[in-house]
Amino acid sequence: MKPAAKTRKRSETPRLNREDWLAAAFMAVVNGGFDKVRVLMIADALGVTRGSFYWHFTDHAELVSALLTRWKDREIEIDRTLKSESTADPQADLLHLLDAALAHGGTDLENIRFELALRGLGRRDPVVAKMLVEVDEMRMSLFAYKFERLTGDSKAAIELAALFYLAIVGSHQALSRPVSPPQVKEFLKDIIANYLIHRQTPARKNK
Amino acid sequence: MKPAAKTRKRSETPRLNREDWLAAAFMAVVNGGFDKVRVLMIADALGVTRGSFYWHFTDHAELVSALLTRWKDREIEIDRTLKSESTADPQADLLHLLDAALAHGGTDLENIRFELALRGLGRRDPVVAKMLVEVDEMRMSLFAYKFERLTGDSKAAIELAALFYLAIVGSHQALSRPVSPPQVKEFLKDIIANYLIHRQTPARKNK
DNA sequence: TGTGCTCCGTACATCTATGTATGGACGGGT
DNA sequence: ACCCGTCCATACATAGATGTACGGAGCACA
Repeated sequence: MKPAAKTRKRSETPRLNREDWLAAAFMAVVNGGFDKVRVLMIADALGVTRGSFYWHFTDHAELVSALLTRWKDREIEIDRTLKSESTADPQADLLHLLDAALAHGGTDLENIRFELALRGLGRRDPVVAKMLVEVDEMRMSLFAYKFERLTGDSKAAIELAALFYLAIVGSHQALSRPVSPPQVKEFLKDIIANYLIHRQTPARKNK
Repeated sequence: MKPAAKTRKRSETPRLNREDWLAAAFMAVVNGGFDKVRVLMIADALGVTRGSFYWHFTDHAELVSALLTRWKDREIEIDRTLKSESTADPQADLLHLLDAALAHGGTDLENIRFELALRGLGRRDPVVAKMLVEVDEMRMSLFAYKFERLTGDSKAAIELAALFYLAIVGSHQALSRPVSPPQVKEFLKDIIANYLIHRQTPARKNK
């Protein structure tokens, strides 16, 4: 029935890592959510039995827990490098941040699906919910900083950052229609150009 | 351990309906997602055994299927009544729509959680995904209509409708922080007042 | 060659879930 | 009083998932 992960001989691939298991569990979350993170299926996908799992992990709970910290560490790292990338032009800065936040394609789609599954888990696990709040605040503060550089208004910057960030999260959710990811980026840019920039330089051009 | 649904005598409550089972399954989705829709747990929550379930339903799949059509029928009905509620003032009309879309409290929180779980299911079930696309397009066209009445620009109306609708979906996702639901409504109204209305009546008041 | 460590397979116990078969409780109508 | 339709309980078979115990293959290294 299923391709069964290509029955391979033991000598072809080296023994598995803890990271191998984490990567496979990550894909399980991407495809089926955290409820589909089952040791049996992941072991089958890896081409081994569960004996391997209980060597690298004590428990099923530890696998999930390791998956969570792995995600948060990466998000913190992404935020750190995003902060370091800054130019003199506030508008180009904001557009660059949008590019990074909406860069669909490659492994990003997997990350988006993982994060959505994570939010699903956060709705019934307070620990996960807390982690998500921290990451959301981290990202939104970055957006707010960029918007404040653009508009100069602190209160408006916070509102716009929230609006845009929530729209991005929503676009992940409504993936991939009614608005496909490239479209989202385009009209967010349009809105910045049409509404925010014009307001920044009030009534210079009427039409 | 768990309250176990208050062991009651048979005479206290009448026999169960199909709708009773659907309502209980709905709550199971709200709390744990579609993966937690298990006949055993719902039967326990209802205070009966699974014998009742297999009388009203043939299958576990039929329960989920009935839950889906139940949801879509309600959404179509909501959209219909929302379309009928229209006033002469375009701005008041839009704000009223925002109120309806963001009316958190009461049973709305359950509906939001159900819909989020549904989107999670839609990520691995094409049939559900198609249903979600249809409802999303239905809602967004309503938003776009209201925005077009307000701004007069068709292209801008579609963009703004997408932005706002996606922000609303995102706010459900990021529930309930970093921005709590009442805050979302407030700053969406603020943005309408500050950016859209001002643009509609250009440069009449500068400060 | 042999010894020890790393990694994995196998077998067993346990739990939970679905689906089916069957019988029984209950109430309404005649 | 009887029957019958509705609704539910019980018991059984089956499947899949988690842990645990134990053993063994394979490799590095002396």
